[in-house]
Amino acid sequence: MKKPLEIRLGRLGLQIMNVVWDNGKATVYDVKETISQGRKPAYTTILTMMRKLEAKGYLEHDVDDRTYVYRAVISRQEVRHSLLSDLLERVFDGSPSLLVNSLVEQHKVTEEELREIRKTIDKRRK
Amino acid sequence: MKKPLEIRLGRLGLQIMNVVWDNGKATVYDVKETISQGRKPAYTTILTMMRKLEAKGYLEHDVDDRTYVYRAVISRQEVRHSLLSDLLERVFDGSPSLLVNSLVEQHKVTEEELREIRKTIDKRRK
DNA sequence: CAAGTAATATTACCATAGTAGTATTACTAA
DNA sequence: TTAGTAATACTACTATGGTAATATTACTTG
Repeated sequence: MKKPLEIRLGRLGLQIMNVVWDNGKATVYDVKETISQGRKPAYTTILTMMRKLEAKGYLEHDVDDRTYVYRAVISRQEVRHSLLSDLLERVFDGSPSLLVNSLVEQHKVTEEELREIRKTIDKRRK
Repeated sequence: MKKPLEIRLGRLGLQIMNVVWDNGKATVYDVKETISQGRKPAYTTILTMMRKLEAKGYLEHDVDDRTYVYRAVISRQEVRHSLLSDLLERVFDGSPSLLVNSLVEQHKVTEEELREIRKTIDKRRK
C-alpha cells in the first residue's frame, strides 16, 4: 500500500474532507448542507469533486440504498502533516522557528493560545 | 498600503521569488543558474513565469542593456503571512496552537529549534 | 403503468501553474 | 554585410481544481 508523498487538495476538496472527517462519513447531500458559509457550490459540483477525491484515493464509498456514503481513506493528521511540511519547506526554508515567528507576529494570537503553544513546546522538550 | 489580497504562488513562482528576494534583484539567467536543485526548468519556462509574476504585480523590471532586471514588489513577509494565514484557516481551523502542535509532533524539530520557538513565544507574551 | 423524484454518470467548460518550442529582435564579430 | 548570439515575444499545450448543465437510472407513488 503506497502512500502518496504529496497530498493535493484545493479549497473545495479540503472543505469536503473536513465534513467527512467531522462526521465520520458523509453523502453528497450532507456535504451540500454543511457547506453553508461563503459560496455554495451546486450539488453536482460537490458530487464531481467527491468522485475526484475518490479517484485520488482520499475517499471511498459504500452504497446505502442507492446513496453513496463516503468515508475518508486519509486522515486529517496526514493531510495536516503533508500540507504543513510543504509550506515549511517551500516558504519558510525548512525552519520551524521562522514559521512560528511569522505566526505569532502577524496573526493575532491570544494570550491563551500562547500559553497553549508554550505548553506544547515544553512537553516536547523534555 | 496594499490590501492583503490573496497571494497565489506555485512552486516555480515561489522559487523565482526566493531568488529575487535573496539577491535583491535577478535576471532570467540569474534565476536559471540559481535553480539548480531538482528539476531544471528551461530558460523560456522561467522567462514565461517571470512575465506572469510581473503581470500579477509581484515583480517589476528595469532594463539594463537589453536585459530585464527584475525586482520584487511584494515582500517575503507578505507572502509568508498570506500563505500561512491561508493554511491556518483552511487546514487548522484557525487555531495557531493546533498548527504548532502538528509542527512539533510530526516534524523533527531540534532542541535548538524548540528553544528558539520558546523564546519567540515568551517575547510575545510579555 | 406512467410520472415524478432522487440519486449518480457523463460531458464540457474555465482558470491557472507549469512547460517549452519557435519567432523575433538587436547587437556583435568576422 | 552577414552569420551568430543573447535576449525577449509569441504561441501553444498539459494538468488540475473548480464549476455545473444535462443525461441516465432506478425507485416511489398515484
